[in-house]
Amino acid sequence: MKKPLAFDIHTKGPGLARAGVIRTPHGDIATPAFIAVGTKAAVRGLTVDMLRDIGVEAVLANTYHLYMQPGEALVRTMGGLHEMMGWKGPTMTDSGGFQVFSLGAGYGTNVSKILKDMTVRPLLKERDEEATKPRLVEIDHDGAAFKSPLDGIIHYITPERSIEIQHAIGADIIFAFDECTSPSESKAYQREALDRTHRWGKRSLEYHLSRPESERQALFGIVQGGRYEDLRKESATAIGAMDFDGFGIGGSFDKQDLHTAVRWVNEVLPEGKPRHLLGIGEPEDLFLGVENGCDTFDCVAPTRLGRHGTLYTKDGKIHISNTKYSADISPLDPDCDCYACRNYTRAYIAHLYKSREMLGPMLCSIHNLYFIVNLVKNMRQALTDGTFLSYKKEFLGRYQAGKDDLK
RNA sequence: GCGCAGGUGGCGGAGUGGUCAAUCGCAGCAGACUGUAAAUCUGUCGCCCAUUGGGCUACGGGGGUUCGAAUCCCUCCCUGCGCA
Repeated sequence: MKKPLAFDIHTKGPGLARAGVIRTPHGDIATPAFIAVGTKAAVRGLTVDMLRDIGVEAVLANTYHLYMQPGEALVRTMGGLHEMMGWKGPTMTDSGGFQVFSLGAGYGTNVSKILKDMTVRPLLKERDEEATKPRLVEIDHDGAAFKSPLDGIIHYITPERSIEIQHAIGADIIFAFDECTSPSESKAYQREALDRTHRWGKRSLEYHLSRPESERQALFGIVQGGRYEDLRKESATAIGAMDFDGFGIGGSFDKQDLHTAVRWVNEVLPEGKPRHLLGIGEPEDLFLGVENGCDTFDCVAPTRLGRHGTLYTKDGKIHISNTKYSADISPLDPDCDCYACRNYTRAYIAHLYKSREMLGPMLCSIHNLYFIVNLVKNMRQALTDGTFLSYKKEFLGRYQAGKDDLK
């Protein structure tokens, strides 16, 4: 059968790192690469021309959101994801598995999938107690029932249904339906959810392979297991043994040992297939992800932070709305070549942001996306040049020294 | 000039004798954000110390009543509307 995806590795090391190329029906992705998040078939605030100028190679949209609105039938009517959004390059769709967390256990809480403080591990006491909290998701053996925040209607998503929707949407790379768990869940619950994710992975794969779309679209299986070494390795073994075209690494992590969890997984996964680290995108995490064997990444941080006025610079993050930038006529980042930095000052962008001109969040999104996309491109170049570790040391040394206010 | 309605923190606007340094919104200031419930959310927001807490000055100016006033009375100033 014709393969929808090819992956060539041309450089290996240090560590588990590799540089290569993923070939899709809509073009190549030079890896490692940062994929822009365009949940609703749009990277918020940016046109596809801007994405191209930034250097974005691929876009990741979301099954749940496009299913809810406008519905996969209309996506198909509009010619599929690429045609609809005018993006000619590679695309991915997440399966909706993350929404099992964000609209379920994460709904109405401030629990992030990244646990930042090792000393505080707010394990959920009892699932029953938590059930009184309003959630938009109920999980069972076969799938998840989502209550639409749009109209309150219950939508039941099974692995087969998720894949069917993703076939209609038509991205080059699609993901198995999984359960992303909260980091505050007990190990017993992580265990139970992991078994579910594995069953759902198998069902996603079987359904996918039964359909003609599997010749055009690649399916990635998703590894879970939370923060537990045994669960992570077990998951990588189980998912890695299935005939997926590549893998996603998902779920909750401890900020401090995210790289450890990633290494556990990538030491087990088959080397020749691409690995996507789902939803990770802070600079320090990207270095660790690359060094520990991940090929692609996506994250909402660049665009969300940009819209909210936080900007990446080589000297750490800054808040453009802070008073000290109101008369600062230097660029956002003096060493940046993005459109915003080439043309505008901090003072002007601060003014746009404070006066709520939509150009402000747009320029900030452009800058942040450029910063992160090119950071990973630079990592790729450094891998090729054999200078990855020195590049990492140099970049993080300056970034974490944070001349600016934030770290 | 007469009549009526008003003058509250940067702005708008509550409060109409004690629990008021004064609801709330905006602006301001600071923070958060990792497979997008997110152009969102949180905190702060008279002044001075302080960890809880304490002190000071305040509701147009001045004067009264009262144990106690942003709230009641007198007076002056100012603003809006109406009539001359």
